[in-house]
Amino acid sequence: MATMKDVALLANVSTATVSRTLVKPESVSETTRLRVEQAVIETGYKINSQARSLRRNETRTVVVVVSDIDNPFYSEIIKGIEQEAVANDYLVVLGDASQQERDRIYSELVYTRQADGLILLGVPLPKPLKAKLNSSLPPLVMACEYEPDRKLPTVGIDNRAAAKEATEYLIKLGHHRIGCVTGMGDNPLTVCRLQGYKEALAATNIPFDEQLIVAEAYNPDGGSNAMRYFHSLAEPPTAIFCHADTQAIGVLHQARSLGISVPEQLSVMGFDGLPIGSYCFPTLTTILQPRVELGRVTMQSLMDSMKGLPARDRLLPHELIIRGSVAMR
Amino acid sequence: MATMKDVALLANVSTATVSRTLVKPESVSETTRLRVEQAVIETGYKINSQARSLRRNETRTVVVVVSDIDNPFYSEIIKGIEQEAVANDYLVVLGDASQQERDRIYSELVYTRQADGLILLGVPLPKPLKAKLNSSLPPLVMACEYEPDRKLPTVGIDNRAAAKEATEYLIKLGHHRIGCVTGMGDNPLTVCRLQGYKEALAATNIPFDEQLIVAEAYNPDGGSNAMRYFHSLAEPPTAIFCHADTQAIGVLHQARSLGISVPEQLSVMGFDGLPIGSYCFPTLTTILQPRVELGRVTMQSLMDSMKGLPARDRLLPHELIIRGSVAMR
DNA sequence: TTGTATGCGTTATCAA
DNA sequence: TTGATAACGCATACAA
Repeated sequence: MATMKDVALLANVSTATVSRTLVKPESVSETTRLRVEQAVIETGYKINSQARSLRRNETRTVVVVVSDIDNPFYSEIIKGIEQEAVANDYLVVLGDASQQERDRIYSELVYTRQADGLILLGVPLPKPLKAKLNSSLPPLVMACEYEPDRKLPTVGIDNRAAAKEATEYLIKLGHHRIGCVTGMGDNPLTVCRLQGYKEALAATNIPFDEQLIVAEAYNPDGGSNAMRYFHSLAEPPTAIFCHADTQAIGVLHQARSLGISVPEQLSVMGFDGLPIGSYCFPTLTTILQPRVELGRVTMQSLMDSMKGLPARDRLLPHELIIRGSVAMR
Repeated sequence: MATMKDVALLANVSTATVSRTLVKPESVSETTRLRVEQAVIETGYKINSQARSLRRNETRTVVVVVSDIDNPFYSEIIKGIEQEAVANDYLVVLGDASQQERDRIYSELVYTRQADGLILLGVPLPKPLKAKLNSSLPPLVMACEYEPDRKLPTVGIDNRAAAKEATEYLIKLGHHRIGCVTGMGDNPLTVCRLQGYKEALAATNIPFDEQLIVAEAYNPDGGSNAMRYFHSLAEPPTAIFCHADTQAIGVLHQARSLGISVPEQLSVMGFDGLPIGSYCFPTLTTILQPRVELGRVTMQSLMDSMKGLPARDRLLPHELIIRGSVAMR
């Protein structure tokens, strides 16, 4: 494998000149540049990124820690991140945090100098970083999830407003008993979206009923569970608002199994706007999150942060997508 | 940021001893080890991976180039790769090749010393590597795709046998006119699976009809297109075998739009065994590929290759999953 | 415009 | 068992 030394030898210049030619071509003379460029081709020289990074003290790599790579919601976000990263000469290391300890492993890469910054995708702040909250955190952006404790730079949509809009739409169509399937645990998304749901109810004087709220995982099984629960109620809801399309898919499936027809007997509203929603039966009414754009903006935000600029929150627009799973009561 | 020097100073030893303590603790005396370990904690020292890699001339990083990260088929494979990688102290860089030039960019990482090996996931051999086919390729494994030209180490299922099995199942249920939705272009998977399809027909003396073969992208739109095409035929098929579940989803959707009920009027068979298949309407009969295991084995194979061991092909078992989208003719 | 020399942080060799 | 030293490949300060 050729090094700069080989190139320098062939071009009859010093390695310093080779380096300059590659980094700042306008700082060397025309003839030297051509000679070096020729030598680079002839030797098949490729730069050793390790050495360059060590010297420059930067890696031009960012880590994306995603809560579950298998969740289709994230794949397009990752695509957006990747697009923006490559366009700016960054590399993306992808960490799946669905396994124990992975968030820790991946967030440490910043400290072992394998990455310059960190993106958390639906992942709470990992423990080792939590300890440093007060002192100095590495460049870091959270996407699609708000850290409840402290204020960390975040990119996402206005979840409260979006949930309110979704609920309002159901109310407008005559629904008063609206089931709500949230995420699990102390997920900040749950809090925001639940608040929007409550606000919509309150604005129309519909009493809030704790029985109509159920926490489930963001996947079809979670939706199935929720549907079974709602069905067991003395007075089941006439509409269900899921905090994720993946849950809505499970609701649709389970409703079918129970012989409940959607949207005739039950309206189902999703959240996220996954492509698969257009292929569900019935097609899924939902809130669209601009996922690719979310990814791009997240990466931009991180690059700002890595440049030392103050990272600010970014709120992107959402959109109510009306399809076939919601109907008049 | 603390370096070995800081640790050495605090522990009153040389940096060489610090290095030894970290790499080969049994090679230093008990007391030194304890002193060094203490100093590591006190300084908050983290190793600089760049420097280590430069010195050791290895990165412990592998690149996974995936044809489209948005295709759910790959996400579990990636998960398997990641599991095996982390378990063996490797890092995974993920490259999405759905954009122009990306396969080139990512495969070059091996040459710029940012990765030790390469996994191609549904991606043909990138150009820069094709040029070196005869000479020395870097450690490389292809997953779920066979390189037609040359023999490269590959991990996957027996696509021919699996397709044959799927087709035989349809034939057994009385179907004679079986549509086949393949992948696009000169995809090697298309060739293998089409061959299995043909073999099954031939074994039962069903004549092969070119009209019943249609090439489409591995996504729902591809399936929709195919369904429309089959519907336009003078004598449409009574069953459709899709080379991907994602296509089958589009077929199901389009059939619904056309008022064709599945499986009563039309049987639909998928391929891959994606989780979503259990939530389709009707639930999808399909061929299960052991995706996580495929990922693990692929990574194992690559690690063999990086150790200099001869990489051998690996064939993993598939399974026919009978659900609700296929019925007797 | 170019070359010399030095250092980035680590590890391997060699000698003590 | 330990330390001094050199080297991995590159980029920069400084001198020429």
